[in-house]
Amino acid sequence: MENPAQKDRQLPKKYNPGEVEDRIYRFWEEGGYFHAVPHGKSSKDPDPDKTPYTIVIPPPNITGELHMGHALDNTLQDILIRWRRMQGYEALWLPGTDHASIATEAKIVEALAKEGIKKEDLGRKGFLERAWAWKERYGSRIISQLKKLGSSCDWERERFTMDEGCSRAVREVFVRLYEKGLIYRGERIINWCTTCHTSISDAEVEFEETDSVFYHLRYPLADGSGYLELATTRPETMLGDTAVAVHPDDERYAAFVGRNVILPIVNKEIPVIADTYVEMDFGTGVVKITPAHDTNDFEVGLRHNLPAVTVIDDRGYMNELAGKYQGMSIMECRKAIVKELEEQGYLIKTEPIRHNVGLCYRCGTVVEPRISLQWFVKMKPLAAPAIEAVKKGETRFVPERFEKVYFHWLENIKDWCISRQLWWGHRIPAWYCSDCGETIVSRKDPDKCPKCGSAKLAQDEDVLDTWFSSALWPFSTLGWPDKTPELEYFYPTSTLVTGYDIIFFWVVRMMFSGLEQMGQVPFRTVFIHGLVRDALGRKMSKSLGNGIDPLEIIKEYGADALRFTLATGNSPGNDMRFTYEKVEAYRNFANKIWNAARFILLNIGDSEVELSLPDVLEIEDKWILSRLNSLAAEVTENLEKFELGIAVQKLYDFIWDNFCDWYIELSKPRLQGEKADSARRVLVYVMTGILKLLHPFMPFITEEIWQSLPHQGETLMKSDWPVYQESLNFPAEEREMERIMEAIRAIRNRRAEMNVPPSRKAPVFIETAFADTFRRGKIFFERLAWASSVEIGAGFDIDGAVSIVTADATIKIPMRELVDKDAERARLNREKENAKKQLDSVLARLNNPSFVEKAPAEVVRSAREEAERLREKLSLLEQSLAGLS
RNA sequence: GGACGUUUAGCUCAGCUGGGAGAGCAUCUGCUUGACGUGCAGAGGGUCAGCGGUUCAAGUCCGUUAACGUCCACCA
Repeated sequence: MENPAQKDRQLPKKYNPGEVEDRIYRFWEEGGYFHAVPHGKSSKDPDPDKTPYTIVIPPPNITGELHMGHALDNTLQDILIRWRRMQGYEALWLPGTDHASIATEAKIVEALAKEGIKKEDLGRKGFLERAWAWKERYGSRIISQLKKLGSSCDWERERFTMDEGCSRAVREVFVRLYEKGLIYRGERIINWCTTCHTSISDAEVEFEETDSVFYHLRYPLADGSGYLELATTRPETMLGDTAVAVHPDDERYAAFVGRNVILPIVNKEIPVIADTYVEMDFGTGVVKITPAHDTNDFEVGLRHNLPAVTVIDDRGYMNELAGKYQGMSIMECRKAIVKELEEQGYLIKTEPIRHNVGLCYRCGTVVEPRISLQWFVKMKPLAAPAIEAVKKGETRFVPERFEKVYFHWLENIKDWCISRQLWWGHRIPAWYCSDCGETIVSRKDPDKCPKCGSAKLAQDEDVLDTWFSSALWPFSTLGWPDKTPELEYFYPTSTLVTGYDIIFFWVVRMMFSGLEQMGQVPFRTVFIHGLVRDALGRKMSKSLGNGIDPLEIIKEYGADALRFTLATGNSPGNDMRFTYEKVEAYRNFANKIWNAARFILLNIGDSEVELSLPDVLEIEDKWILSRLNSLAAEVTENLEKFELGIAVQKLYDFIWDNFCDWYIELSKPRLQGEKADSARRVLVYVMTGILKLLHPFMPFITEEIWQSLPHQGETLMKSDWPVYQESLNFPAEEREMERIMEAIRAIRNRRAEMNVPPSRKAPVFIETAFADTFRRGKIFFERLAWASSVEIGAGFDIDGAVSIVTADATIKIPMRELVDKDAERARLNREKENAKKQLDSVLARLNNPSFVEKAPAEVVRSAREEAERLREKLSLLEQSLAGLS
């Protein structure tokens, strides 16, 4: 590949992400660097032992635009995949999109409505044509948006939940489960959305606390001996009541059980039954039972063999069994019925009540429980292995606490309603024979009934829940049901990255599907993240209009700044707030690195720079190399623990503080002298190390800089991840540099307190027990502590000097005109008091026998050292005070 | 009703397996130091929600209370 960066080694003063990002992304894509292949199959494989690292993308819906949730999710995935790729894994990030059955269909219906067309006008075939056109248009849009983020997906392997392969997998799974008796069709009470006009699963119902009215009704006893009082929030369903229930232990009503009451208005006799489902102390302790329109009542109905009378139709209107109320909407009917009950004296009273109402998670319509003929997956047998696998640690959650949520859901799971009365989706592969009534479920479309031979077959009209196909994603995308090399090599996948909000929808379903079909968990680790909220902590939503468009942020601040923002300042599983201040801070950080690179390039000029380290290293070289070495270890360690935020923080601190504020400054005087060459080599070496460690987080700017610097190889994204090397560990030099840096900081501090401008340079006299160290660091004082000269010795007697005391040295700076002896004395005394207090506290610990006895030797030793340092400092302070008078 | 999370500097949040509190932003003071003012050098600011316990040692572990938040359940 052509090196895409500027050739002239001159970078502009400000980093301009807009100019860089698209170019770099194209370079990667054209280079084929995102592509991953199975290893170990062929003898010609140059790298047969390469270990796979696999992530399958949570496929974004083709309805959607990239939002902050996607940006977070995909940033985390890209960080992991880029890091593992650099570590030498065969890293596959498999991308794709989801057909999102119900959501997409709703969008298309909405678009059609604007043209004044109903989907029925188009017919199934015509509608599906529109849907595929939609998919072509919006499916590619979201993909291009993912690219803007820098996602290093293997686009050659892009999949779609309704493409041929995935559809084949869906059909195969359906047939297998059916043949095993794990998929069945039956009349059950299900959640019905009267707007989407389809069934939805339990997971798709959202509950919301709602203010409502509790109507107390009077149901007269059939024998005229009195009445029972009961309460309901849904009086219109009384038209479908087939019993009244009380608790079997409720003495108040024991005498009524087995007798009949007359259903008001309908004037029908219905029995009084006893069932433990009734709560004695809620309401009046009497419940009307409407098996056709309430989930619990349905269960009661089954236990007591009650008939179910459906009075509401699939559009939310009263049907013919509702008598004169037929044709009214639920709310209209409620009003009318309450009026009539009141007129006839059946309404005792009303009271306000706050209770939960189930809403459709797509459109927010109140969900109607409804009896209907649907397809279900029998969950108990599938849930058990999924629970077991996590208990055995075959899959683990990060953070671990989400395992509890996972277990709770699976342990209480009910059968999964998978049929949807929609057109966009995988059509259920079931046919019904209109002659003998046989149901045929098969891998191939049947042309005649296997039982009676009739050709009058009709395919089930429904499609599958969109999550049915998503559940197969980790293996359907790798070629299953065929035994492809990809499937063998990349499955089970390594890490699944997703938000806690779709654990139920997706994670559990992938788990049991993977275990059932593949016999192995679909992924080793589930890395859960939280939600991105707005600056006020509110969920970003369309209706609130508080959403922040990631693409706008990328345009203004750059993808790297956005990624850094999302990767930092938050711990796994927790929500985070998005603020412009944060992105701005990381935009500044990117610019900081950019300018560090500029500095290096400026100093390289035309000279050739060796990529290896020089043979002779200075103290500051060893210090920064040693720090970089530990940084590599720390970043790696935290990535392994999925503590991306901590890894980011360490990188940030090292780059800004150690490298830019110290090492680069320290290198400046050297770059003017004989040791310039070795300085350049160390600068390039450290910068390269930084770029590597930072690359997973900020891929664009790091690649751009890397290409500009002297380098080896084609692309940073394929370079080796830095590993800790014992040969680069220099603890002694680190300590020495610390002494020097402490002294420099102390001088700066004093000068700032006295408001001495940098332009006012002054000689510095250092008295220290570490003369060698300070001699090596002499030049740094001139540069970083504005010293006009540096002398290291003992017993300097300077009249009117400022004394600065560290644990290792006393520094004297003659600034007679600025020194007020009394103030100086007071300050030194303050410092003395301070040091004394600290010393006392350390001594208190050391004088405690149980501390010395029980604390680890390491801790005791460092306490002793601390005490020693403080004693030293105290004595130096004493001397300075004595010298003052 | 059950489970979980959060509570640390003015604001937003880190602080991993207990060893003596950090960052960014904001505030204040200096700075035309030849990479960067999207910058440099400094400063101020915290009884780590309350209470109790374990420990030589607690922001960190245990218990408890409170406030806020989330999920599950669904008492009609």
